[in-house]
Amino acid sequence: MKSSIAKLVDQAIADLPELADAPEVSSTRTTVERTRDPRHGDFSTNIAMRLARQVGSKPRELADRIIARLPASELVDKVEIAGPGFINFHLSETALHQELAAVLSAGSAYGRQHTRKEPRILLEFVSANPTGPLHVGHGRHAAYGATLGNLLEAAGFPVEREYYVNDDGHQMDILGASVWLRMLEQNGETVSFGESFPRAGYRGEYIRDIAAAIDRSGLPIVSGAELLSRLPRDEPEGDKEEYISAVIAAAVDILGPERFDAIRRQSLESILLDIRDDLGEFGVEFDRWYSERSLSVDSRIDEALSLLKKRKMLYEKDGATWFRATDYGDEKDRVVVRENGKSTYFASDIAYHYDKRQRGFDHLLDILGADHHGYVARVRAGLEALGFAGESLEVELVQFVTLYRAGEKLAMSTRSGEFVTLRQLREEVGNDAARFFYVMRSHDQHLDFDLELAKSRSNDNPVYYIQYAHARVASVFRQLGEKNFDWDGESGIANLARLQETHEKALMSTVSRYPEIIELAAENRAPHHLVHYLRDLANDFHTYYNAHTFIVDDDDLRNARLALIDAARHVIAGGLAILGVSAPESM
RNA sequence: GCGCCCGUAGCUCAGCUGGAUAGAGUACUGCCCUCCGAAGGCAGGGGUCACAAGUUCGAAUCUUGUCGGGCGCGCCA
Repeated sequence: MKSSIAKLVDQAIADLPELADAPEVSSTRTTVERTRDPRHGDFSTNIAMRLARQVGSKPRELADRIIARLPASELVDKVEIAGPGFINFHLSETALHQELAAVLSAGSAYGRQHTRKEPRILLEFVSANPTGPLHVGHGRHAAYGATLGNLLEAAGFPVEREYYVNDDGHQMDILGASVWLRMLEQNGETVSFGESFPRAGYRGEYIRDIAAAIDRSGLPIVSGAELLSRLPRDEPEGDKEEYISAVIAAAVDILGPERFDAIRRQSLESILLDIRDDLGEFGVEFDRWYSERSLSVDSRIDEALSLLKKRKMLYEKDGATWFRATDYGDEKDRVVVRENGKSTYFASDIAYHYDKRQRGFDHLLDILGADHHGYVARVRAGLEALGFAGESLEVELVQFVTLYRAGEKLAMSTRSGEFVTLRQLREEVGNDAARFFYVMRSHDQHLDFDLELAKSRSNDNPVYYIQYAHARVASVFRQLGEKNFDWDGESGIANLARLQETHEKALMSTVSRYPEIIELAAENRAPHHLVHYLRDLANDFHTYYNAHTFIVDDDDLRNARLALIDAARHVIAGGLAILGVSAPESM
């Protein structure tokens, strides 16, 4: 509806002779907005104030001339000038009734825009290292990314979701070594590492589970004593990296490269499977799981680097190969090939993003943790150096999550492996509340996640408030049958003019805002707008519910009222579906 | 030191692509179930939009500075 009004204004402006020569007009889009105060009508534009100076006339006078040129429309009842020069539009009943009819015919697909061909968006999110289970921070990424994907799709963008699996590099060796140590332990070998386990190793309980499940046939027996003899006596205080490297070297030496690799691979598969299940249960699906290892196996890193070299973007220094990131605005140049001949994680990332563009995606949308912000400039530099526009990479940074229980902050320590996992969180508060709470706040805002509130089945909980509205509508329709009343949708639409109560008009108006919310939330990558909107919608519904009875003897009035709440139900269901939250028929 | 994010009601936060009297939840106070689900509704009090200057018809919103909080500045991933 907003676009219809904007179109009217555009036509009126295009007709103004005094604006024909004003050069800046083309860059000044009409701004049609919903009003905050109902007395100002339904929509408002400040265009007259914005153009007044260029044209050299007073805002209110210009507004007058714009209004005179507005094409006639059945959507608009009244247009007036207000305040310093706002043009306010009052929607006609016809406009709202048409919109409501559109809701009922589209059902919960209402508000979805027609899918366009481009830009093709590649949405990458979570991409947590496959070295352990997902924790509550990853949960926010998952919920935000999945919801954003749904929103972009609803807004008509072709979007694919991808999880980048960091299945290469040193951390996989650490994973393999950690599992192997637990295997020895389970074989009854006492291996004392001073602090009981290498500090740089993965010490979570899940490592024991993985170790227990690994096929041991054919593995050489090694005593704890023999292993220790190959390692530095104690783990040095400040050098945990060196120590874990020694453990890895010993493991490869004792087991042989193939067998060590087998352990590593089985561990990776086990963790990936767990992550996949976890996300699947959380309603978070990916179109593709993209392996970092495949980048080197398929020579994509070499390809990207040689292209950079051809473009004279690389140079040698201190035995390493550097990328001229500073040429593209980064703080310093970055190493892509280390002195030891191995390429860096950054080199993989250049190759990965290059590959994304080569696969035909126009817009690369990465969801990253706030601690990765320093990384954005260099990846963008890499893309630019390879000949792509820097703007084709968009990064949304998600801030951290802090868990609270009964007002107490919960400590999360990855070091000890005693973090709260996403799975634990989901089991405690349920998927609906988790999905909802994760996207309830703006993603660039720190999130205080209150476990008690999310869990509470009371009126404190905003999830239930919205779901309750949906269940209530469903309940009304159930009652209808029990009371032997008919429900005729056609008649309902035909009789919408019977709805003259304030609460009815407010609900109609709020329902009609839904497509605008979808667009706004998608454009700003801000699912929380949808959350707030659904809360408003539920509020309007509950208010209406309390003020009037829907199941009345008057057939026309009853059908009209039922049509209205049916429309509200569709929008709530559609909105909740985008959030990944269920819309129950009863609670 | 440099860079990014943030500072709005007691608490948790919207509003930030400049607009009309700064909003919501929660907490607090009072009211509403012989009536489709009270997991609901209605009403009330509560603000130096961190601070200061600037830009302009107009600033919570844009710019600069100050103060306060979070994060990042590896030949780690």
